[in-house]
Formats: sequence, structure tokens, C-alpha cells
Amino acid sequence: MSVTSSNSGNSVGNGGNAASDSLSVDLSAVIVAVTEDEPKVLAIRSDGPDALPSGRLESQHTTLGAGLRSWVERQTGLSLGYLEQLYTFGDSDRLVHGSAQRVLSIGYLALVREVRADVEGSRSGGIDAVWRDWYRYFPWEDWRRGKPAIVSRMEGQLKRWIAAAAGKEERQLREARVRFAFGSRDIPWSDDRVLERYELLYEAGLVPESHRDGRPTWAPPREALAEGQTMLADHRRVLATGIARLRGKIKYRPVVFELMPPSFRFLQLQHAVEALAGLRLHKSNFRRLVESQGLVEETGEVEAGTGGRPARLLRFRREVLLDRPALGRRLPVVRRNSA
Amino acid sequence: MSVTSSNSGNSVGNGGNAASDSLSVDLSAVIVAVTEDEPKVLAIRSDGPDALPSGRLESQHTTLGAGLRSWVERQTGLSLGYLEQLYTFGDSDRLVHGSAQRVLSIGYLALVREVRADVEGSRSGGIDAVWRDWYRYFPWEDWRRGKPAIVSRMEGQLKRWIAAAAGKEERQLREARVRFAFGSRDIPWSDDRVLERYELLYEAGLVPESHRDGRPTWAPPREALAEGQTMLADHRRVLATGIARLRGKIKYRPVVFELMPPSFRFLQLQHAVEALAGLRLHKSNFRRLVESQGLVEETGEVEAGTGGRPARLLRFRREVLLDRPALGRRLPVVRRNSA
DNA sequence: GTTCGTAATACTAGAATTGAGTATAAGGAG
DNA sequence: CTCCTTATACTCAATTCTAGTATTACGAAC
Repeated sequence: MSVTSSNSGNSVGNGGNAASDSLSVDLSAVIVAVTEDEPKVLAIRSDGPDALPSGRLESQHTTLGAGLRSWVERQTGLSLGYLEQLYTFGDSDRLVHGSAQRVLSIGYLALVREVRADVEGSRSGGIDAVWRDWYRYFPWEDWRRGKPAIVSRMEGQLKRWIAAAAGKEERQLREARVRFAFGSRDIPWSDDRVLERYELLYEAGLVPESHRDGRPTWAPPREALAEGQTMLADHRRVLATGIARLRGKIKYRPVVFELMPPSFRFLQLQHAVEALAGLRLHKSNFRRLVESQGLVEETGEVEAGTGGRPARLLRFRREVLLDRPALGRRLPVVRRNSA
Repeated sequence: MSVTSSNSGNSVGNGGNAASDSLSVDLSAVIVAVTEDEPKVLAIRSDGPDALPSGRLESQHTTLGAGLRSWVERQTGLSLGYLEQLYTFGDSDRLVHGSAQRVLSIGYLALVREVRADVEGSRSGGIDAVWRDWYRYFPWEDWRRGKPAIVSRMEGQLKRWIAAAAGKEERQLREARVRFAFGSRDIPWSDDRVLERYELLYEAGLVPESHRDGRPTWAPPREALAEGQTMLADHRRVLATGIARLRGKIKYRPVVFELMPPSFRFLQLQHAVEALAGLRLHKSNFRRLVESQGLVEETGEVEAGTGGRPARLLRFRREVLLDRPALGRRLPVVRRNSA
């Protein structure tokens, strides 16, 4: 069955070759948890670089998301809570060898409530899945303890990449992109430009993947910067997309709670957000923000033994999931009359 | 080549059938323009219902987006400016007949600067492409002249759908979903929940598509509500996704300018945003918002003959595209010291 | 050639939200 | 009992929003 009966004859790409020359579709998942104030992602370990959990799409399930869910559950024993489609990656210039086969990969972001002990290092189904701190792959993204040293080193390298541009125009473009992604005097560093930063490093040849794919726009001195662990194929790019999306989303949707245990302390919540955003937050203002939105309620219990005054325990008010207005209103909508 | 060499044996869906049982991938595009203060979408006209421009993916181009671009340009003569991937639709429960073949469809959102006269009604390449006011497909989304009558009618129907729920729990869930999507006393109607509203109407059988697919959860009285024009297959769902994304995006990224002519008046800009958002905006506050962000600059010219005092013409400051900080900062980040 | 409708632009009082703290309470360890 | 640590409560100034009003300047109708 062809979806657009009216123009099913039109193809993307010049319609030379017939039906489809060997196309395969993978699903891959960025599965995130927060354990002890550190952001974790589920990775598949092997002799080569780590990979994200992924597998071939088959026509078993009615919904793409449902398919991913049941497959992850079977393979890892994890029950995914929140699940969201990220992006479909299909650029054939990112393939290791320009094989005739195009691989589409549909990336998903999943949030799970807590790391279950039996997953850590388990090999159910022959898969060796481990929880990894995601800053292992993106050390430059963690600003909780101030600007990481690696960022300064990168900035130096990027400056050379800018200087190495072909013409003046290209040079200015590169400079603007770097300033946008990494910040500058007037532009603050923004936590959710994870993908932009990674793409820039890829283009500048500062990340092993781009050499492997054979397409850096510039070769840095010697292996100037291989910091941050590589992943298989374009998985790091998918992960960057996931982190960016999550960082963007916590700002206007109560998704953090998908990562919290059923009851938690305020500071615990704050640390979780900080872990994800890679930033430190202002304590009392964060508290006010959460309280003013009615996102949590007290369980009635307190937790002592955390080294200070005992904290009241909180739980997420599930109701708000269906109530919460977008919260990021920006346009000045007319409320009553007037123009 | 298999992307995850470490676990290439694992497939989504139980690994019964081999490689792939006939999978085809389409690209489809929601191409938006604003003409004379009305939001337009490019539709393919035929004897059946309208369709979105779409075509089979082939392995010609290195990038999915580039493929879509060149194909649309060839077919319609339109040069797409802004292009963004929307979502990959692959739910096989939305297919007209449960054929064995699964169709994935990767939706894109494109913004074009202005309706070129030669496209209106042109049939370049045998395609009959027309610009349609998008409220033709979603009449309930236009609140610029207050709450549309159709919304009140829908609310009545939805109330019955709620009442027809199986158990108490299902009933409450339905109610919460309706309140979330359509607003209520305490929850304001939110312009960007276009998809949620459409999905709800689909489930409640208030939209012809759901009967066609044979899966309404409830049959409304007689053809109670067939308002808003249908589209082919799930194209209206794709369009809803596109509108929702665009409405969400104009709030924190300067994308409207992609739809404006090179120079324009303030009120013109405001009307464009209003057309997209389906809402009226507060004039002076909108002006302040735009000005305070340095999004525009005066061209030096004025435009008379608009019925009132002549307006200074503006142009978009392209620089901000690379500068603008996210603008929707929400988290209370620590700026200096302190905790 | 004055008057009226409409649009453009300027200005503003008051409310609400934020940023950045300080002050106080209440455990546990030594 | 004193100190360290964390929790919770309050505060104050700066900024940004809301909802206006006021003024300027055309074009058209009379």
C-alpha cells in the first residue's frame, strides 16, 4: 500500500532504481537513570567501543514505541517509564564504509526510575549491559564544579580550526558557530546545546569518529583531543541528541520525576536536575520554583541521618501530568479585551 | 552493515521472520507559508482527500533533509528555507488495511518565505499542489476571533465520550485528557496542544479517519462531527504534529521570520504570529518583546497607504540566528557564587 | 479642508516574577 | 555543649509583565 495514492510515483532522489535498494531500519535507545546524583545511560559493552542498545525493526508491534519497550524489557529486564522518540538518523555520510545499504536508525529517549541491582553488569540474553555515567562520553558537558579544564583545551583547538578555514566567510561562520555552541563573553554557555557542540567537534576533527568516518574538515595537530570515550558508529551523536532533548525538556515539563524514587528529599531532587543539566542551581530559588508549581507534596515522613536537620520527604503529584499548563508561556496573549 | 555489531542478532519484535518483511519508507513534508495573514500549507489535490507532499525514500542523497529538499524543489519549484525533522510515524494500526507491509513515514516541517504565484494551482511534474489555509483541516484551532462555535459542539460530544467510558477509572482518565487538551476553568486552552486534541478526536470517533481505520473507541450518534476537512491516510496527524511544533517553536526561537518577506511592518509580523498561533496578541507588549530581543532593525523606509499612520519597515537581524541565547531560560542557575 | 477612522508609536502605573541573599531550626559527631 | 551540616523560612531589590492610556499621522468621506 502506498500512502500517497495521488503521487506515489514520485520518489525522493532521482527515481532511477526501483522499489528500494536494501534499506534497513534500526531502533536505538538512550535509556537514562539517575543514581546517587549522577546521570547514567545504559550502554552495551563489547570488545569494541560501547554501544547504545539497538536492534532491527520488525513488524511485530503496532507501535514503534511499543516495539522498543517490549524489546528492551525482554533484553534487559528494565521496565521503561517515560518514552519519547528522538530523531531518525539516516545520513549515509556517517556510515563507516560507504556500503550500498542505507541504515535508518530511529532514536528513542527513555527514562527509568532507578537502577535495578540485577542490571548492573548483567548479561541477560547474552547482552552485556552496564550503566555508565554519561559524562564519560561527554566530559565537557559537566559544569557542576565550574568550567572543566577540557573545555579550555577544546577552545584552543577550535580556535585553530577557525583559523584554518578556507575563506573569510567560512572563517566567520565557523567563529559564529563556535561562539554559539561554546559561549563567549556576551553569549552564555547553554546547557542544552549538547548536539551543536558535538557536531562542531566532529567537524573540527576533534573527536575520533570523524577520522574514522573519514570526514574531518581539518586535521588537528596529532591526536590532539580524543577525550571523552567514543561509541560505536554514530551512537554518540544519538546520545548527544538525547541529552540535549532531556536538558531542554526538564525546563518546561516535569520529567525529572520519572527518574526519582517514589519519595525523595528536596535537595535530592535538586541534585538530580543538576546532574542532568550539568549545572549548579540556586537552592532557595529552585525550591520556590518547584513549590510554586505544585509539583510535589509532602509524604508526611521525614528522613533523618543525612548529616543535618532531617528533611521532609516529598512525592511527585501525579495529577499535574495532566494539568500542568505548558509553563513556558512566552507570547503576550491577549487575556481580556483590548488589542 | 549492522550498526550494533555487538548485538546485531537482537531484533525488535520476536525474531521470527528474517531480514525484513517488506518495509518501505516515505518522506512527507508539512510546508508552511503565511500569506495575507493566513497560515497556509502546501497540499496535493486529487479526486480523493488532500494529501501532504510525500514520496518514497531512495538512497540518492547523503542526508535525509537534503533529499527532501531537492525533491520538493524539483516537484513544486519551491525553495525550502527552514527545514526540520518532525517525527517518524510507523504505527501499523493507522494503516487503512492491515496489509503485511509496514510503512514508515518520516515527517518534515518546512517554512517558505512567500507563496510564489506560479505554485498556486500549478501542476509542475503532474502534481496538483495548492496552498490551503490550514484551518480548513483544523477549524477548531483558530481562536483569533474568540472561541469557535465548533469547539463548543466538540465539547458536548466529548462529554458523551467520557460518559461512555468502561469503568470509573477510564472515565476519569478521559476527563483529565479532555481537560488537558481543550482546557477548562482552571486550565487555559493552550495553542500548542494541537496533536493532543486531534488524537482525542480520533479516539472519540469524532473525526472520519478513525472510522475509516476502524478503530474509534466510541461511535458518536450519527456522523455527529465531520467538521474540518479530512486528509489522506494519517496526513492530518502529520499536519497536526507540524502545527504543534511550529506553535511551540515560535515561542522560543525566531522562526517566524522564515515566513516573512524581506521587509515588513510590525503589525504584519504580529499578524503572522497570530495566524500561526491562532490567537490574538497584545499589541504593545508584543512590540516590546520583539524589540527587547533585538530581533529586528529598521530598514529606514516607511510604508504608507496601509490606512493609518505610515509604518517604518523592519527587517530581521540575521545575526541573532547564531547569537540568540535560548531565551526560554527557566531553571534558576547559580550565577556567581553561593549555593 | 475639517472630521473621522485606523494604524503606528510612545509612555506608564501596578502586579508578578526573579536573583541573590540572610536568618533560623534541628539533627549528628566529637 | 559546640560545631558542622542540612533544611526551611523570609526578605529585598531588580527586572519583566500586564494592561492600559496618550499622542502622532495618514487617507478618505463629507
